[in-house]
Amino acid sequence: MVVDLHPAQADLVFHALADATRRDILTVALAGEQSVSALARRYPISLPAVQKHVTVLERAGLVTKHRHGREQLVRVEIDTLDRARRLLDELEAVWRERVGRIDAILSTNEGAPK
Amino acid sequence: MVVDLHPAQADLVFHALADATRRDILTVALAGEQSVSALARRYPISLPAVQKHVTVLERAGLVTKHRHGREQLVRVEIDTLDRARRLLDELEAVWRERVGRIDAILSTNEGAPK
DNA sequence: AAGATCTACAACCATACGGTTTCAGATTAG
DNA sequence: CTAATCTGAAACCGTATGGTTGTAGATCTT
Repeated sequence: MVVDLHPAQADLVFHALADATRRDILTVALAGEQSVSALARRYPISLPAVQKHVTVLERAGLVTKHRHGREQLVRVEIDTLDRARRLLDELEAVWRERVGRIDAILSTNEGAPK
Repeated sequence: MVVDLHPAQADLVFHALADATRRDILTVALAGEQSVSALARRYPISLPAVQKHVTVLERAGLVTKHRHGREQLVRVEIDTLDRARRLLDELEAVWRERVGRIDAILSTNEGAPK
């Protein structure tokens, strides 16, 4: 299976996830697809600060905004999240495989000249 | 199953992964557990820059350093990586579950007064 | 039409980040 | 011992980040 997440976007996705407020926004948004101001009321920071967090999530492709009247509803794009998880999954699989190979190499090199 | 990765460390882990050079260092380090200076030769940046990247990975618990003579060998702690993947796995599972609930709610609210 | 609310955008500030150069301490090689 | 190498730490710089306040445009409510 191919990872359809270019490195540059992986940077954006992991950076977006590297903040507890943004991770919480993702969780809350999925629980109700609330507006930006409704999200802002849940945190002790200003509305523009929350707007910026949403923008970071949006640039990473983790959410999209959909205008509904005067409100802007935040919708989680779970597919991007899934791709991020699969990327981590693949990386870890490759890494585990290499660990296996290293173990094999080390066991045959015991006492060999350095 | 419990996620043994506190939010503060999740910040560190995701931040550490949000850089292509650091992800590559992880891959390379697993392929050979090389020294810091050996790693530095692979990139077009200075040695102290690579040292800082390794420090970021170290603070996140993704690698440990082990002195071997005058060299400092970088070892990947794959368990931390595994915990990060499981964290993402759990978050996504919770989120998917909520999506399922939302779908159910929406399907019973079809045509209901807004 | 008037007022309240949701949002966006700009300016600003402090701090952190990623990079550099420089200097100093250990350790191995000759 | 001397010289070369690996590492670490400090000082510095430009830019990005996360936060604020303030202003202004749409949109809903009355």
